[in-house]
Parts: sequence; structure tokens; C-alpha cells
Amino acid sequence: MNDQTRLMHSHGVGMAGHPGLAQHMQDGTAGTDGEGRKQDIGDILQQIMTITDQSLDEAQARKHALNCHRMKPALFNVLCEIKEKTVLSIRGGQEEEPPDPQLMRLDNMLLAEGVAGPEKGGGSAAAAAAAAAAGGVGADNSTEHSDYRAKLSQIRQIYHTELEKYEQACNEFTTHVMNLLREQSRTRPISPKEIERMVSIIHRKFNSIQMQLKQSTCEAVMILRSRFLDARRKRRNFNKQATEILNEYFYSHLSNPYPSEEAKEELAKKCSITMSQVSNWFGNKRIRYKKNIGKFQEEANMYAARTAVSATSVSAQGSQANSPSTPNSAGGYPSPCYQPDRRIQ
DNA sequence: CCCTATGATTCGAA
DNA sequence: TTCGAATCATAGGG
Repeated sequence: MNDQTRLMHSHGVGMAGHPGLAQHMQDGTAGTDGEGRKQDIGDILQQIMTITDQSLDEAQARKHALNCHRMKPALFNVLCEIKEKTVLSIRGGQEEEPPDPQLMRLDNMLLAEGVAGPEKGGGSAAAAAAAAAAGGVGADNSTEHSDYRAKLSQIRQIYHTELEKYEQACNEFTTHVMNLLREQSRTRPISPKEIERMVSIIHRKFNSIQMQLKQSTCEAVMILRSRFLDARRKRRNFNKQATEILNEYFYSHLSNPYPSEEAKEELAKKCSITMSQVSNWFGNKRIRYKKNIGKFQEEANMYAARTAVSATSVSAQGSQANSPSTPNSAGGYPSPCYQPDRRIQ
């Protein structure tokens, strides 16, 4: 952009305040004899060299005079053409660059993380989905989860306001430059094509700024994510209540400790953990129980007794929703002393 | 420190 | 896909 500005500037000076030329043309005596013309050109050049000595008002007046001259459009076109052929052609061919792969990568990531996607709901849903996909986070750590979401939406908000700001600045700047160029095109050779080119240069510039924003947003998300991931990697035991609920189900279905999808869902809800965590828990429990029944004897007895007690008190309590359906039948794991659904005598 | 408990992950089989 | 089994990695208790 710099050289272009310089270019415009130099042309601007040359044309805008060209007293000699203006006067010369207004005389209507231009080009009557070769000698005189040469002399005129010499004058013109001389005055161009000394243009900076002129006051602003003087230059303005001459500019106006020049602008109204009947030869102006023709002169303008010629100058435009010359300019196009000489300077601008150097820059030709570098347009239409292919979409930056890195930019696409950034865009994709922002979209995937729910930063760049549709508003609020979709965003956090995407975040939750991403988190879940990365390995089934426990809703048990709902504080961490919401923390993550809050931070993400914070990033998202900053990103969007910044983006909007850039957009606005870009538009403002573009219209400003366009107005300026249009204004100046009355006095110096600026073709519409050139304006267009200028606009595209501005947009490219702002795009690179936007890319920086995207880059830093991505970094922020990565940092947040890694921190969240680390937090998740640190195993947290389920809380006591959840363990009790799971154990209760396990021991009361000891002969067939395979909760159905619905049962898993219900357990997950009750324990505030995910279904995959429920599955993990039952997988672990089954294998560990089987491996060492003796070790779990006491626990089994305890839960069996508790279930029995709760079963007897159901009539009174009326709200014992635990251990849904499918009680014991033969063929499961070897049972400890108590049959889970057998009442204490 | 060590040791055990425990949630998560991986992998092969059904 | 789900399960069992082995294994990993951390929590948590001495």
C-alpha cells in the first residue's frame, strides 16, 4: 500500500496544483507553434517543481479551475491509461491468491470449538460435545465443566466483539479511502479499477489482522482446552452417594449386573455422571467382583441388607426409586450370604 | 514414600 | 457395540 500512496501523492502534486497547465489551457492557445509549446512545457515543469511553494488556497483554486476544464476528461483518461500501463501493471497478477490454508485451519478449529459457529446454544453444545467426545467427562465435575464453558464463551464473546470491531474499522476505512480516492480522482488519474484494487488491498490487510485475532483466539482455546484436559485426566472418585447408588444397583442385580440402556441412563442421572462412566463403573465392578468375591463379601452383605431394609420400608416411604426392574435370577455372579432381593428374616 | 482403591483406556473376542 | 481383561494413572490413606 505504501508505494501506492506515494504514487498517488506524487501524481496528486503534479496535477492538483498545476498553474501553468491550467492557464495554458484556458488561454486556448495551446499548441499553435512548436517553439511556444516547448516553452510552455518548460514553464509547466518549472511550476511543477515549485508547486510546494504555493499556498493551499492558491492550489485549491487552481485545482478547481483545472477540474472544470473541458479537456479534463480526456486528459484524465490518458493519464489513467499511462498510469495503468506503467506503474500499476507491475503489481498485476498477484490478486486472486488462493485461500490461505492456515487461515482455513484456524477457521475450522474455531468452528469445531464452537467459537466461530452459531450463537450461544449451538456454541456451548458444540463445546460440550467436543468435551464428551474427548473422553466422557463426568458431570460430577460439573463445576469444572461449567467453568470450561464459561471461559470458552468468554473467549467467544471477545472474539466476536473484536471481529466486529475489525469489520467496522475495515468498512469505515474502506469507505473513507474510497471517498478520498473518488474525490481525488477529479484531479488526478485514478481509475475505478484502481480504487477497486485499493479496496482489495485494504481488505487483505484487514484480513491479515483478522488472522492474527483468529490465531490468538485459537491459542487461547488450546490453552483452555489443555488445562481442562489436564483437569480431566486427574481422576476424581465419584462422590459417596453416587457410589452407593451404583453399588445398590449392582448388588441388587448381582445375578445379572448388566444395566440396560434405560437403567444406565437413570443411574447416570441419579449419580450425576455420564452413561459411559456408568458403563465403566459396571465393567470395573463386574471384573473386580468376579476376581475376588471374598473381598467384596462384606460390601455385598451390607448392600443386600440395606436393599432389604429399604424394600421393607417401601410401603412406608413410597419413594424408593432405586434398583429398577430385573431382580435376581440364576446364572449370574456367585452370590454372597445374602440374596440381594431376599429380605432379612 | 508405598500400597491399595478406583476411574479410565485399550484391545481382542463375540 | 458391548463385554471381559489387562493395564494405566491418579487418589487417598497409612
